[in-house]
Amino acid sequence: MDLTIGKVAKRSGVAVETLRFYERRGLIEPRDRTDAGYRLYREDVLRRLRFIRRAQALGFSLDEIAELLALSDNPAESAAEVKRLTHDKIEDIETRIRDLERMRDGLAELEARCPGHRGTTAECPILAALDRDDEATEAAIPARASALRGNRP
Amino acid sequence: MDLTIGKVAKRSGVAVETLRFYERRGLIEPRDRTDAGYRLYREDVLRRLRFIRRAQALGFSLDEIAELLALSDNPAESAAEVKRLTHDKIEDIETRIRDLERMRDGLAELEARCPGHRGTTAECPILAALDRDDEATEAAIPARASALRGNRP
DNA sequence: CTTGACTCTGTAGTCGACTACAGAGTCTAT
DNA sequence: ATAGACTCTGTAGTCGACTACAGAGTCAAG
Repeated sequence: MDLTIGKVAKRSGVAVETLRFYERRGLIEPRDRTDAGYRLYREDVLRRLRFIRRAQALGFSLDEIAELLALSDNPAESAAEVKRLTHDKIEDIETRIRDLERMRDGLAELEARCPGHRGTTAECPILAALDRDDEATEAAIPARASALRGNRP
Repeated sequence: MDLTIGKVAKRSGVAVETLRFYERRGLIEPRDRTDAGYRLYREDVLRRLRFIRRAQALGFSLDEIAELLALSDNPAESAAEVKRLTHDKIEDIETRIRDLERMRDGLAELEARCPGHRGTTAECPILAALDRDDEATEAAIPARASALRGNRP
């Protein structure tokens, strides 16, 4: 009835090493161990892993997911807390989107200035813009893109 | 006339350790060394560091910046190569934007379903969506957000 | 009864862009 | 002459989310 770690890996698509890693991070735990020390999981863990996968796809970090799981495991906790986490994450993501948009606009601006395929880098307006000292080109480059940390490799 | 590493750090806003790190990465190099082994830089290096800072703000990695600098240092190189790098980077950034937008939309959807501050997590629709097994909620969650690597901590 | 697949712990490596020492030598101002 | 600031090399640590061993023990099939 119970699943060994390999079975869980196969059925969840999460690697064995990753499952042990999640355990160290406090995200999952085996129901029990065999005499030999083998981990035994309830089928239940598959739902939990799906929860983790989904939350990751929504941009939550493992620490944040641990928090969500703790709230979920404890049904007496406040739902407002979950909403707050969700809302913070939305703002976080929107900041990152804005930073990336500024980057893209800066690059698109430079690309538009570039005449095309012929010629050497000596007359390349893109390199010139990165190098030059005037203010018109400076304006095309975003000041400092902060909060760009992506949480998935 | 030449600058020691500390002066370069002060005038560029780039930390001393980071300058040595950039040297190991092949981005900058001192013009010479003193008898004691102290690095000596031309003022020139400040422009190069500004180039690096700007390219970073546009989302280029240090490896990519090294490439841009190599092209820039060698004016006989093809300008098309620079345009290609720029174009690739734009596409890269747009992929990341789209991934983040999908995340944001998924989260916003969940947030909208949440009634508000009262209640416990037992009846929290956000947690339920992460946990549940039906397809309507599944649809609200982006499949797999790839290419989310941000290159700045 | 042995082969091969599986599991265990514990530690270390990966990626990117730094940051932080330790321990030694050097330079400047008083 | 000495304090304090500066610099050198080399190595290791940080963050997040894994991934990859090494070396030992366990289990199921033929």
